[in-house]
Amino acid sequence: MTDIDRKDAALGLILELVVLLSRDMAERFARDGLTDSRVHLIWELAHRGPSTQRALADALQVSARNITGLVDALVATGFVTREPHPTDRRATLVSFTKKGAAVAESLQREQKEFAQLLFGQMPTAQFDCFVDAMSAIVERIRKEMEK
Amino acid sequence: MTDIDRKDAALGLILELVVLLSRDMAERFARDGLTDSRVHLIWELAHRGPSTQRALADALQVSARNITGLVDALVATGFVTREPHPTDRRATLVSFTKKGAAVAESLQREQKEFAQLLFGQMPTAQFDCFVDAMSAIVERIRKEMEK
DNA sequence: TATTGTTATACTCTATAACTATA
DNA sequence: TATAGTTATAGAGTATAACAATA
Repeated sequence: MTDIDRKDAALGLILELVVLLSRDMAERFARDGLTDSRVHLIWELAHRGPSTQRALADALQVSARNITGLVDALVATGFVTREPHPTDRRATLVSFTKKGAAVAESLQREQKEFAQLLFGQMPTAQFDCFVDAMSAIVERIRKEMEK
Repeated sequence: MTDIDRKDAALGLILELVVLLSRDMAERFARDGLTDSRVHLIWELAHRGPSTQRALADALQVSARNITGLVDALVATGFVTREPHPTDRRATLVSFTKKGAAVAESLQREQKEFAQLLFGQMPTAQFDCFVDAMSAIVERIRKEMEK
């Protein structure tokens, strides 16, 4: 096996991980009646607190129209509410309902549990090395995308 | 920073990588007028050779209907053709056009280049450790999903 | 004038169900 | 009877463009 093949295989592992993780998360989200995109919005909302749709569109890097649709769906299914913005009458503030806040919390808790599942039994040295390598990779992709 | 937080952060790195890679690949594919799903089909076709739609549906784990749509689109844009199956008159064989074969080849070549970009300057010890850790993680997710 | 969010329209991916042709 | 693929229908995510209300 050449050096190039070994690196190609390593990238293959990463791509496989992407596929597996995406599937696993989608299944998990479906249990709450949620999709990837809606969870992404919920995640952002949990980290930013009540936000205008404009802020969410910028954070998720999607169109304003798209946010309208996602918020419509999340309002209809009881995860968030639209409230008038206190000072800007053009804008709306998206906030969690009780149900939405509870789901956001359990998503965060389950992410920690999942991290424990993945890394809990990994030797410290391997974990440290993995984190360093991963950081380097993320860094390199970031630079590549700036071009 | 607690141990749990460090593991959570490491999972965060993985999830960030998923987002970055997905975006980077989508941009790359758009240059050829392709989408993720269509590239996925092309990739499978490159590895299996001319295939029935049924075989592609099983490989991609999507519905037969979905394959009809993807093949329609790839035929319309000149990447693949539908040929009659030599022995089963119900089935069609999907094969590359010249354009499709060329794109498949350049995708494979570029994947190797990308692997080189990610790992080319990484010290051998770190690369080896990364591959081991990654294998362990993929293995663990696989087991988790079987439940 | 610029910005926020909506309506109008359209494309892609995805699914299930009913159906045709063939095995 | 079972299988390969299509038509019919539907829902989700995404985008651009035109528009209303407000800043």
